[in-house]
Amino acid sequence: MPRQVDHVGRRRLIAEAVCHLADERGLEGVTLRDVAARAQVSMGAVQRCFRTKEEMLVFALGHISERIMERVQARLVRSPAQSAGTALGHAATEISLLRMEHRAEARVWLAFVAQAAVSKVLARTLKANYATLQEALTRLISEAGEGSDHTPPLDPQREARALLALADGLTTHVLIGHLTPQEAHNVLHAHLAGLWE
Amino acid sequence: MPRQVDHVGRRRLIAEAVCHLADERGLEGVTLRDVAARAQVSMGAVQRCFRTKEEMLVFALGHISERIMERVQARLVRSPAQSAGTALGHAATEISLLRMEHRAEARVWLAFVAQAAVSKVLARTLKANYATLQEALTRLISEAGEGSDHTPPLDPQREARALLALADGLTTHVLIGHLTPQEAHNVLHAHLAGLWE
DNA sequence: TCGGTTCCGATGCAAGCGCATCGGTACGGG
DNA sequence: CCCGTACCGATGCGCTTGCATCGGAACCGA
Repeated sequence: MPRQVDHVGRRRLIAEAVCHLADERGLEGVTLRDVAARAQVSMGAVQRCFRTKEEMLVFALGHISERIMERVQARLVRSPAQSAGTALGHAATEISLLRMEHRAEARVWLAFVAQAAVSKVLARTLKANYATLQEALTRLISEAGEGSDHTPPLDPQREARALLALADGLTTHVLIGHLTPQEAHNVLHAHLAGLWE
Repeated sequence: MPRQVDHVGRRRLIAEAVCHLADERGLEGVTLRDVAARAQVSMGAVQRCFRTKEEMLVFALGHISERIMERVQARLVRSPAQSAGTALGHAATEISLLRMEHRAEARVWLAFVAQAAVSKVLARTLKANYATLQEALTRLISEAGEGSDHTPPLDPQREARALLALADGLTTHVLIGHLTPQEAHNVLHAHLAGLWE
């Protein structure tokens, strides 16, 4: 068994390159040659890892979805001591990718979302991710609702959908410069505060 | 002064073609040749109307922005008899482009938003539109707040930002199939109902 | 040492892109 | 009537794209 390379690692490396390029020039500025150059591998290597460009993009989308999801998860387990309401705030903040250091991820995410509107296979991946996030938010809202003294007739699933859509919308508006990150943060937390009265 | 053609009309015609193509295949599937074919004019005519492809895209974005804005405006003046709160609901519904017949506009809008994240000139056009919409929503929220018996400590501008972001996020989620239009509609109106307690 | 297997990087290819060019066409003033 | 001008459609060019190909390098077991 001769030379073996770390295919999984290489795929991740290439996915990172795709994200960097999509951040800089948009998804349509991503070409096989540029990806290869950015990842410091040859074009042949890229084509060996992914049979087609679309396969590469789908993998890249899965890659960054995974990263974002992991960060949300990590944020949740890092702050278990406080209330479910606080945890919800942290999760929402992470999801909206408001921190400057995640601006790149946000841009890539937006590029993929736009592409998903016309690409069935990308849409499937995205839908799965949104479903997972919505489920997690629904659970958090339910828990926070139980802990609260106030018991308003909240529909946790509906509130989760609203929160997810709000977070996405705010991210978008920050990206195109309509809102500052600070303004978006304020809007988000005012909304959360409104949930418990 | 020989033969004169209606340049403005032709530009609009081409813009419509751009929108149709962007709806079907995404913004990066829009090529000069296809636009010309769809608009039933020659490529030369397209190039005469717009010096460059980017100029054409910017004009197309302005065109659909105008249409959406007009529809919101029309919806507002069509229902003056009811309360400001109702008007707000109508405006928000229009903005989120939830009706199936406006799905195409929504997709085009999303494509432009994604592109604007990396294109400065597109971003400027978009920002101007969002600013106008936000202003209108702020005014409506203020009026509705005055008319209400309840006077909660609402920040009209912040609520307008939230509403705009929520509408955009919902539109996006409907487009990629995460939510049905009905679900999005429910979320939107639940949010609006929550504003007046 | 060496044979065999696995991989990869350079190159080729057809198609499609945006853009520039130009001869023909149709119109309107004199 | 007819000429000059404003317009347009077809065509060409240079370039880039995604994808296919293949000779040789790299590596491990014997």
